[in-house]
Amino acid sequence: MSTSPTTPPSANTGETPAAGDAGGKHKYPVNLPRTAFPMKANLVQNEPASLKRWSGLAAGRGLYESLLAARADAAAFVFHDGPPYANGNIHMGHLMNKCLKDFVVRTKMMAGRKCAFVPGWDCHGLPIEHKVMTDLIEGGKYDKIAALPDDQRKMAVRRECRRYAEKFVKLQGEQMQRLLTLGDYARPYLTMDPAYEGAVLEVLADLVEQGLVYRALKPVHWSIANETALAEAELEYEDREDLSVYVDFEAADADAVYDAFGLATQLEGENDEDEEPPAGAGSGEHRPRPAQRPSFMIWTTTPWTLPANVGIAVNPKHEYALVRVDGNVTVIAAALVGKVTGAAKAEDVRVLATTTGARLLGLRYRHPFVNNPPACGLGRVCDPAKLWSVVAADYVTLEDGTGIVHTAPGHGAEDFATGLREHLPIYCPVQSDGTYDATAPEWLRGVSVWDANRKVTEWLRNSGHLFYDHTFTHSYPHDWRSKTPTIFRCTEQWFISVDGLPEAARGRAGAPEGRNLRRMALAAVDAGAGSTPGTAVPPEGVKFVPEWGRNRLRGMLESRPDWCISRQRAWGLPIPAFTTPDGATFMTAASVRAVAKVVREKGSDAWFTLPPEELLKYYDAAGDNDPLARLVQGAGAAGRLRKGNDILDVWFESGTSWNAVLRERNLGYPADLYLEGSDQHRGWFQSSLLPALGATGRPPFRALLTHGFMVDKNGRKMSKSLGNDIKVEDLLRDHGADVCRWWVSSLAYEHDVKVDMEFFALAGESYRKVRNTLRFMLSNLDDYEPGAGATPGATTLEAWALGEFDALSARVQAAYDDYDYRAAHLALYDFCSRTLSATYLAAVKDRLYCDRPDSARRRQTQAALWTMTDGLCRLLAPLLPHTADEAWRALHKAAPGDDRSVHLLTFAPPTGARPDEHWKRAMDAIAAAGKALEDAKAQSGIQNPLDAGVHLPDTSGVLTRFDATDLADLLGVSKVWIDSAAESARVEDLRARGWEACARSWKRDGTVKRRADGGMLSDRDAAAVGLA
RNA sequence: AGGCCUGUAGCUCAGUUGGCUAGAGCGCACCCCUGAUAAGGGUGAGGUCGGCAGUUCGACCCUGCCCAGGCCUACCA
Repeated sequence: MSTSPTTPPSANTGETPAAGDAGGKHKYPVNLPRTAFPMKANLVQNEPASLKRWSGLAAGRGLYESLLAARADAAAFVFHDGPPYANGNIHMGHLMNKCLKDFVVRTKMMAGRKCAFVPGWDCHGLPIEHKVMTDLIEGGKYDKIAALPDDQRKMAVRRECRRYAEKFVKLQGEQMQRLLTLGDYARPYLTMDPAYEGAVLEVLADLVEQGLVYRALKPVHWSIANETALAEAELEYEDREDLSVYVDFEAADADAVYDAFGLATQLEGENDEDEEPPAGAGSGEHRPRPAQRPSFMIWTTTPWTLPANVGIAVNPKHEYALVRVDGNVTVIAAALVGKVTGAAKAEDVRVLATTTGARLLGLRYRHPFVNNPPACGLGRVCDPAKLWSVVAADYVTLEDGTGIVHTAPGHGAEDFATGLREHLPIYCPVQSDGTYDATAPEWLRGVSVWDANRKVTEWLRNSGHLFYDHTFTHSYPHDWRSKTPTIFRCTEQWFISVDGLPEAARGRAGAPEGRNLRRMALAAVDAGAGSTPGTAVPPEGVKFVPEWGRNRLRGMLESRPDWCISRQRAWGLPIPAFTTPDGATFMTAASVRAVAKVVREKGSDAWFTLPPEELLKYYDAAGDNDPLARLVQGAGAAGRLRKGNDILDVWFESGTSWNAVLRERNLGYPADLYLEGSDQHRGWFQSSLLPALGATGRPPFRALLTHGFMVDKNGRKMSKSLGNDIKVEDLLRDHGADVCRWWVSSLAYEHDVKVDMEFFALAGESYRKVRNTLRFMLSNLDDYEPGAGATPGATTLEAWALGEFDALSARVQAAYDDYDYRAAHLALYDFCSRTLSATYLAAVKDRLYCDRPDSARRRQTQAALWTMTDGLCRLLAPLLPHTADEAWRALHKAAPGDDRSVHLLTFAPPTGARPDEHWKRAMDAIAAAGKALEDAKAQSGIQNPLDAGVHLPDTSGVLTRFDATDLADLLGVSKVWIDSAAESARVEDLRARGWEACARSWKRDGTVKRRADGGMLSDRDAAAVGLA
């Protein structure tokens, strides 16, 4: 910009106008601001240039590497990145998450700590495999692959998946760096890297060693057509017509049922009653009990699962009725009697008594066609007394059916949970091809479940158990590929025990008593809040930011079932289990470690490309004291093994990153902080906590920080389908990274965050305020050499400003320590806007412009400006990496090739200023006088404050300590008199006093007179231009 | 349906162990400056603190219910 007066210094001989008008405007030179730091940030163009400069600092190292080298001996702050899924562009959630993490990294670094940050990606898993499979099928390429042998087919899919993951790791990595986040992007962690995979398996080995890993049955979505388990994402819901049946299950002990309903012990027959009994338990007190055996009526839409029935569930809180329906006596939820009997067009319906579900618990019934108790199921112990009895389930509702739920744990998720809790058999007589096995009743063996629906129904009709049936249409899951309906079927899966091992496995000789992960986790969560009596407290508790995260994680831990860690897919890390020729499963801690070693060398592809003996080449059966080792002892034993088909749940892979990244790279353990969205209480926080407790006995993190989710301006969730999502690319293109970061730093991130395009425009406004403040300071330092200028005295404006700056610096650093970026943001903004722009800078403008350039007063101001600009850049650096560096480099006049950067520094120490203790009072007086000045402007003819002088009251008697000119400059008026007698501020029109305005400074300070050159100048200005 | 969380001026948020006329910034309105100028400064108007009920001498702050929204589970025999 132009900095020299444009008007030639011609002698203006005409009379000098009273006010500094156009005529005399540029007659006298003033020290105009001048800087190369532009008002317009142009972030979209300039940020990439900063990135480029940072990537090639001295010795060819990037900023991240340089910083880590510089902090090599500093105290570490161990921060650990939770891996996003390597799929798609980064979205608003990532934007906030990654910016917050970067604030942590940069604030710790600026505070002098060594804060390594290794960004990671979750690469395995179904979403990618699903997408790749869809593409292969749609591209017509899958048929060829499908024809390959199992291992080769999986390898073909895995190669595609890897390519896909690599593509998005690269894309997202670039986008994250475009957000100016700092980290080891040259060496990120990928869950599909061989070393990472090996480290994951080593944690699995530790858990096996602790006796926490077991194999058991679990119902999964099963495709009969493809004979494979399906994930939720592979299901399509379509309408399907099914049978709906109401079935009477005969009570085993009629009297027990009648007792539960409180019926009298006498039999029916003597005195019939026909009035309805009142509602409530024991309502049948005076009623005789019917002669026939009562039954429980259940409802199901999957009659084929009835062979696997092992219990019936009621809601203990609901009311149940004993009903006589056309001669039969049965139990139905009281609220559903009319609906059920009405649908069946029953003619004679009479409620005999009612009771609560709670009183039905434990009553036994006879299965309508199964006589032999089913086997309990792999890895479990069952309670024979519970089989075929009434159990409790709070998911039983009164919306459909009879209020009594047929429970087949082998064929449903809820039933499975109930079965586990009630120690019922997990029984599944259905084979992988959808036909019944030899354990089913003879008339069903070999029959397909779809045919069984009708067959079972007919059987029940013939045996008199069927109350009513009809067909109906409902939404039913179908296999996405074959478009055929799926079923729930039990399969063998791997679990991590949350409560120590199930009895059956615990008895295994040599296995230690399992750690109780739930108890340990709850203790860790509770430590630091209330303590749980009687539990083993871990070495350290966990800090939660915000505190309510503790409750949330606690709730999840209390209710979570054992963790099913196996999946039947191709794209993942295999669970290195083998099967012997007799069908026994072989996996020990030592064998897992041996396979891990191979995986470290060759990656998990080795599982699909190498034979068992190669995979176990580091395994020494003789040296393995696990009893299972005997399965592979003897020559050639390993060669006869078959490899398992399971891969690990991806949550186990990411949940062991504390080992695969922090310990593997010697970054420190446990981490000081994990920082993720609140959904990760269920996800990564928990999936990290449990394996770490199992393997190391301590939580992997000392503190958990959570942030909320992005919602639109109306508080609705953002989604592509709603069309209210905002694209990060758009933001970066329209606003640049620093504005986005400035916005993130302003958020109350612990709750849901509203996002709208216009918020970024507002953040941009606020950013510009800060930028312009920096620019104005820089522009007044153009002729300043650092170091010049005296230490300011206590009552100087500089002492005040520097004192305010020290307070700001302490406040911002404290806020950074508390992860309260919002507080830092507000303090920084307030300081730039109020303290600097509105107050200090406005006050010193006159001396900066009009004092002789090298005058002591001006240099003193410049020294303060320099200190504050430098310090402010450092405080802003974690939030605005580009802008802070740009300003700092402008301050230090760094040439384009100059490597210096604010990011290589630490926060500035206190300035050492000792402001006078009465500054507060002086500023209050100024504020009060400012109001008086406004009134005067409204009432008298004063418009321009420089036309005014102010008589300041000084009741406290301290204002005289201060310089009257400083006070006048703070007020923006030409003159201040301190009046110890006055009660309130009085404004005087200096024009009425006949005081002329200085042609150079426009002030009317009473010293203005015509000088030798004919101009009207004040004493100060005359001296400044050499006319003294 | 359950767990956790949120609901204070148009917007984003403060409101400490319940206690005087509920605060800030942005925006808005009006004014000033025109030597920070696609800048800068000043003044002011805006709120039945989601709703209802209760506890209390007194509630934005405590309790209950309801409404709206978010995350996570469970989504059904």
